[in-house]
Formats: sequence, structure tokens, C-alpha cells
Amino acid sequence: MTPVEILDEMGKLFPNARCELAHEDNYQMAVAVVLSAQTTDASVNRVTPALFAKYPDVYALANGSLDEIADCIKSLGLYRNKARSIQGMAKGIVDRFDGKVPDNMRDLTSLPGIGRKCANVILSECFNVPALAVDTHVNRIAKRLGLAKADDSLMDVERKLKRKIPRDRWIQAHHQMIFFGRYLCHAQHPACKQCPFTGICLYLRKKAK
DNA sequence: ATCCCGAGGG
DNA sequence: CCCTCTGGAT
Repeated sequence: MTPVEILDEMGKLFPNARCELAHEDNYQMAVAVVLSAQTTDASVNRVTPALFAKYPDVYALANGSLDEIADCIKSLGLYRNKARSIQGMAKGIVDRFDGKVPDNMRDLTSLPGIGRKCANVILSECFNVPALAVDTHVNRIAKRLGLAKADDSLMDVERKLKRKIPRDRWIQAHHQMIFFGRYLCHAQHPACKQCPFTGICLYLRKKAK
């Protein structure tokens, strides 16, 4: 199967693959994606309504009390780091980018809490820039389906996927692989009986012997 | 016990 | 490269 054929199959399984972080603007998206580290989107969506009601924009978040911000997001875990990150990010956006979420990799990753993965998500979701964010799901799926090697770094995986997938499908591919990983090819106990890729799956092959 | 749309620091 | 941060869901 070619990479594009694999993606087409995923598209049939999950035709509604899209960003599941609830957000109404770029500010909310940037905050939500930073909060999403090591947590489920569902958990993030549980805390963001109150967070955004209390801090409706970057200026409010930049000027908020760090303890109160942390309190809003406590149920997510890593909450002290995340509180520092989102407030530092808000301050950086206010001080250096005129209150607007930047639209390029270098500026985004200069902000606290935003690494390459979050920057890629923001670029694609907020600005429709061709990007392919490699998160835990994309990493796992790419390796199980032989699109990358088991010991490849996240950057290696991103490069290989970008080489194998047409640019105009990068954003869609990201969501398709996430949905496939989140709802079928789980980290533990993947639903192999429903999977169309058992013929090429390295996880299954390894498991068999 | 393991994983969840990671980043920063050593 | 490694480690730490962290609570909730399964």
C-alpha cells in the first residue's frame, strides 16, 4: 500500500477527522494546544470554557494571577508548567507580536510552552499553512505502518511523512492519523479486528512472533 | 499499570 | 541523550 492509499483508507474510517480542541479564535487555539500535552482533548475541553470566560484574550491572560490560572487547569496535570507556559506565551504575544498569535515557526517556537509540535498544530489549524505535526499518535501510527522506523526521532518521522505524502494532504493526514490512533489503533490493545492495515502492520507482525 | 495531540532543562 | 512535570481515564 502506498502512503496515499493508507490515508484514503483512514479517510473512509474517519471521514470527520478534524481538530477536536474547542476554540473560537487563534488565542484560544494556542492556549488549548499547549494545555493538550500529555492529556486528552476531552480533558482540555472540560477546562477551557471557564478559563476563556475568565481570560477572554491574551491581555487578560498576560495580566492574570499565575495561581488562579493554575487553579483553572489543575485537573489536566503538569499544571504548574502549563500555567507558566500559557501566561508566558500570552505575555510574549502581547510584548513582541502586538497581541496577535504569530504565523511562522520561528516566532511561535520562541514563545514559552510552544515547541515544534504545537507550532505545527497552530500553523495548520489557525493559518492553514501546510504542516504535519507529529504527536504521540502520529508517531505511533507511522511506525506501526512502516512509514518510519521504530527508533526515528519525532523530527525524523515528520521529514519522512512529508516526503511520502503530497503537501496538499499534510494537514488532513495529521488529523486522519490522529483519529486512527485515537479511536482504533490505540497504544495498548489496538482494535486490530477492525483494522484494514493488518497486512502491512509491523506491530501485529512483531506481536505474532 | 499505562497512556493522553510535549516542552524545557540538565 | 536523559529526566521531570502531573492528574484523570481506562
